[in-house]
Amino acid sequence: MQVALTFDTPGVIAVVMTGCHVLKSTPRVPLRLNFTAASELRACQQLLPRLTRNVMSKRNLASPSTPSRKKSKGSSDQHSLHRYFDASAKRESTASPSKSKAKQKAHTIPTAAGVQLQNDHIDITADDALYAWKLAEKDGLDLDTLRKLENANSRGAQVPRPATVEVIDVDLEDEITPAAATSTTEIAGPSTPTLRPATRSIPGSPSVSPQAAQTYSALHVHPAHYDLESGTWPTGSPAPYSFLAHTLATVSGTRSRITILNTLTNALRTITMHHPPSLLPALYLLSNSLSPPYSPIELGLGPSIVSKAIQNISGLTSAALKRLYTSTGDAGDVAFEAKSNVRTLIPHPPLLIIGVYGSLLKIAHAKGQGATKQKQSIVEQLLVAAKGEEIRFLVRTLSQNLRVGAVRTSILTALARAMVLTPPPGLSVPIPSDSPFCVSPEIMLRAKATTTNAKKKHGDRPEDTLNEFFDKAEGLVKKVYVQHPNYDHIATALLEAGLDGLAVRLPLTVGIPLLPTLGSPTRSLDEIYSRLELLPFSAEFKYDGQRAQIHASRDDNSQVYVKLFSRHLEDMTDKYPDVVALVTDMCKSRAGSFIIDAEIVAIDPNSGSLKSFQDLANRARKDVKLDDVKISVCVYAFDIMYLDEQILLERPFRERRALLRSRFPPVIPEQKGAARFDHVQSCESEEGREAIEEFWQTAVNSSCEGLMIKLLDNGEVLEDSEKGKSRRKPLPATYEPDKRTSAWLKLKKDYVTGLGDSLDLVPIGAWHGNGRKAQWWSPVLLAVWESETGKLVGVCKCMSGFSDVFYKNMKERYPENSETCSRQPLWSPAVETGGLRPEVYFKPQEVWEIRGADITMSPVSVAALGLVSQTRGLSLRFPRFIKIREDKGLEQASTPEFLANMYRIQQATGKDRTGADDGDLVDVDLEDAERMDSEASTG
DNA sequence: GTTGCCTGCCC
DNA sequence: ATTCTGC
DNA sequence: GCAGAATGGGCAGGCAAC
Repeated sequence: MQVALTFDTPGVIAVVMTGCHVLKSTPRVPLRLNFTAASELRACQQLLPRLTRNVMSKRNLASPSTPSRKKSKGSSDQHSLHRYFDASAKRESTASPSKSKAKQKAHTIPTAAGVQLQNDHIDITADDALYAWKLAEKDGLDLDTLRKLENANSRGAQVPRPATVEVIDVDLEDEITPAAATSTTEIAGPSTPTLRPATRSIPGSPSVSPQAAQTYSALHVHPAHYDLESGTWPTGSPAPYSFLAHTLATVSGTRSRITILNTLTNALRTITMHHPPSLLPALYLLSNSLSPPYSPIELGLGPSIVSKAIQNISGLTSAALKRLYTSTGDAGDVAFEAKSNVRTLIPHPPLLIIGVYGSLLKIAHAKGQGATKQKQSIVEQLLVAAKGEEIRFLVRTLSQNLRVGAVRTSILTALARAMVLTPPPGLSVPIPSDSPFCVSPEIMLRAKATTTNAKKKHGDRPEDTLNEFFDKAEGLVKKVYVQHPNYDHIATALLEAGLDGLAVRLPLTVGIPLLPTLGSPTRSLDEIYSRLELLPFSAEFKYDGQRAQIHASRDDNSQVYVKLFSRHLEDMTDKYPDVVALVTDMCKSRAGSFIIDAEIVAIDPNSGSLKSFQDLANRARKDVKLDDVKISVCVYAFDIMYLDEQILLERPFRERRALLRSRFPPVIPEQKGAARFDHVQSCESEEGREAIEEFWQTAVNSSCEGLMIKLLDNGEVLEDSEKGKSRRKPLPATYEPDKRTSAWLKLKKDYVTGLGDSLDLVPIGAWHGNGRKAQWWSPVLLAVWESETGKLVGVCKCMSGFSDVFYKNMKERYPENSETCSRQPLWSPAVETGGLRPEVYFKPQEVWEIRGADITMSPVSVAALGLVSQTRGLSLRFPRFIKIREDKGLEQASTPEFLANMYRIQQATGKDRTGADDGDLVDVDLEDAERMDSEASTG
């Protein structure tokens, strides 16, 4: 049990027994207390006054009376907890006094509540477990691996039982059945958990050092100097989560790539060495994911629940937490600070990497009524169990924002290096004698010697030898991952067969998406010609739709199997039954299998003309039946990566495209509204620059985003080296998964000066930034100027395009609580913000040039309300700051009419979507827009 | 049964 | 998606 | 030039609150 002492309201000391899991905000929910000995309770109660004094003298977090603020509506700062603390502050302040009295009373009679344990306990029944397995199976997870994990989990978790208090341990839940839950009321025998801090308290004694935790050896050292044996945990035991927290803390403490990679490498080596089954969950936790991207497992939990959980386990008021949040800009830091006020009487058994991962899975699998409560409950149990640094990273993980300076690439690099240095114990396939990844002891010794000496001799750099091994391994692991992005399969393969067995085991596979090639942004045709010089290229329409990777294969029974993946590899097969039907038909006329890259675009079912991205976004996503499809689409194919057992990634684009064109002719099904198949419209550089420029104009006028320029053949381009010399550098025209290569250049109309929608807007408010922008205003709320009334009306938020220097200056021009920046609007007659409610208001005094790609009909903005729609305002897609318009005053800022007109022009252009030049600019008047509105809502 | 908060995922 | 920053 | 972080508008879907 843990006891938190907090100052809930001035003059009142609330006592929260967090270890017993008091659900502070929901008094109706029974307290989860389960005292096994009355003396234990008495001991605790006797301690309370003393602990109260300790905390009071140490730190005063008493909050002033909570001002009741309006709950923000519709403003969704994705990674921000501000609004939720705000929202809770309101709820708290409006809560009836009797309620809070009842709350405190309840805390003092835990025995009564203890009886109700069963009501609030999350039952993990055998059926649930079975269901989870079925889900996992359906999701394509590797069941064996998961099962192994679960077993390892149970085995490890049994060791660190609390001595005298029954705690529902998140690590144990997997094995808790209703029967088990009731039987554990017996007092377990004393045990010596493997990771019990040295300062472990005798049960009931006044330990007030909850942060005492295992100390691990430094991880940031060069791997050659890292000692795998000391300062860890016993070999064979599951890796503790505190080790991962230590790793993350080390990584987040530096910006040096070298240090980050050293740290991750050493951490993964340690885990591999001491407990291989912990490797996979460690990889998932490091990468802040739960499953392969194409599996539908999601946490389904965000800042809202996390903030409530932090409140509950810390007992701090939302106002106090909000202050913490404003100063740190990180939910994890808030939780860390908040929990530093929680006094732990009896240490909780250590969290394990496997256990934490398991809890996350459990959160993800909570579905249906009561799911939110279940999720929150699991979160709170995790937070209660977390010690020291653990809570910081636990909360960041739960907020889906780990932010330690290492994501996928670093993790893969580190994994590769770890496998070079520390091949997994117990490989079922021995390392071949000629393994290219086997580092000899001599090389290790030399690497060690070289990295010790600061001075390196030129010409004789033996550490390069080790680096060569690293390079080879990194290349392999990254290549395998981008073609087969599944940590589960990778970890399993590595643990069984090492680096040597990886590539064979995990080939490019139909049914498993590969990471797509990406385009580099360019600002003009000039830039494109200077980057590609005279190399032949193809210019393709860049349609405003959704990227789709289409997988199809046919088995021996002529059963066709089709999968569609999004740009981020989500499985969206269910969203496009019409495309599945189309592809199935295409398959029937041919044998074999293929993977095609394409853009799905909404079209008019009659004319086939292109429709907007927003039209496409209106499609349903889940369990869509063929008959339910209301928005017709065309699949515009532009690449092929796999055809009839042939991997085409290494072939030049010209060749791939020829295959695509010859083997997959366009399809327009008889049935109206059925999905169509076509090739992207394109133009060759051989046709000359004038033709390309004309093609570009056509693309822009056809409501495409612009052009994709693709190198046709492998070539070489000039590269500026540092010394002013130029070298020839190869530029391959191969399919490069996950690369933003120069061989694919995107030219969007909104990149080109003068073509994008540029507005002159007034900054009228802002929010506190997060993370590295915690000390600045970000994002900023921007407004149009309503000239007749003098009102300012919010259009959109903006956070992109500001340099750090600009942020600093902005903060100086708008210091918090000043004449230019206040919690209250600083303008008369009024600022209207609609659903965009900033944390602070600026004094309107500047005009900024803001660029965007499109004007959108907005559900939250009230700018230009009534001009094109009675119910919706206008906003801006992809807004970014260009510069301050020093030459403009407020009166010269863009008006709602200007914005509305821009929207009308855009819509008119949209009616000419085939590229045919009928130039019939239709003025979208009010009635027109309203009709479209109602059609959209009823249709 | 309806509304609205919250999340995930498209761009 | 867009953009900026440190390595 | 890469890798990472901090965030934009806006949709559907799922759940909770009314």
